Amino acid sequence: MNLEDLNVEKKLKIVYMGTPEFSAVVLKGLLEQYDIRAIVSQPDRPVGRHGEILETPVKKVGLENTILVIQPEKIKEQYEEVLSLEPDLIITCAYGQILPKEILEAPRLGCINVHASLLPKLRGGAPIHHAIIDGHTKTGITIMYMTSGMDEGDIIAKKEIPIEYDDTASSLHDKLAILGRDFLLEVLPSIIDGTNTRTKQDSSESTYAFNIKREDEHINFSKSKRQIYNQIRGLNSWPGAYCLFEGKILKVWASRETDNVFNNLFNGQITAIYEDGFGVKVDNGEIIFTLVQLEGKKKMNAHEFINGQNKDNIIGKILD
RNA sequence: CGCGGAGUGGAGCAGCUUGGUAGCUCGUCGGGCUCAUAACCCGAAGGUCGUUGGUUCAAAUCCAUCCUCCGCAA
Repeated sequence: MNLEDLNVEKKLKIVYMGTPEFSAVVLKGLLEQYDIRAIVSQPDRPVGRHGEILETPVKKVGLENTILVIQPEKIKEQYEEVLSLEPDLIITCAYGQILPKEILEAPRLGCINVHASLLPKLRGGAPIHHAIIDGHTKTGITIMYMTSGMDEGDIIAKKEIPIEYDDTASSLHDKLAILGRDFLLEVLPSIIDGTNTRTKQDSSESTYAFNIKREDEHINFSKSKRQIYNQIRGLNSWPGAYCLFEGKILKVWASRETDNVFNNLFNGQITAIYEDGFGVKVDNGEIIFTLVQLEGKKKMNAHEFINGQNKDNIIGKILD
């Protein structure tokens, strides 16, 4: 046996579990400094109009680095293969399934999770979207031990960043992915040598950020302009906020607030046409839609959208 | 073969049902008006109407085919 084999023997056995792009960014960073024994990701699923089966972003990274990728349909029942790897540490990040007790208790160093919020705030699957939709001005990354509850485990470390006024879910996603990647690498050594801290979550302070439902995407014009502005940017670039225009779905991808007041109009009524779009009356004023997409059409500047409409009766039309 | 919408001058659309010299809102270029303007007025350029084939005296328009884009559902 040569020296190299000895080193391999001594190396930590890490299993990484994750699925979407966010998780792939974190994984890539991890791979620069650590060996990953295996990757667990959600099964490939049909995506898009033609039902093409797409590999998950995390799986792609795994294959590019010739790492074993496991994709159990239900990890709750199919955990034997993971256990057989005898992991010392399991790192999860946006995996998408609840881990069974058998896995949680297996690794010597435990199961840790990289979560995109400042726990106990925004537990759940869509913390980035909800941070913006709920009007938060800061968010961050929490690295924590996992338990059977959703994002309820003890906190190892947190790092916060501000949410800018013009951040979108997409821009914040990218910032947090990088932060998550770097912060994990920063904290990981203490977890491996056991010098990390461990703080219980104050569950009385907890809030939840469940996955976005269809109704969360529908704009309610009786809300304030700031709430609607936040909803629109919080759902950009996926899945998008929408309202109804002549019974058709009109997605709204970008907007801006104004100081105009229209007390004589109904909420949802189109107020005026502007250089960059058209205004809509909302509860406490006006918001201008600047980038929209009618169903069946591509995204377009709101002004271009107006160009294709009959301008004589566009003002005063009511959106729902 | 999951459901549906759409491809028309640089952009967004109308026209297609009831075939017959391509229109609207913008943009661009030139000119005018104005202290000024994302305002207004006058004028101009720019399209083989997604592909291929068919029907017809005649096709953006009817039929078939293929390509591309998009909403929903999963």
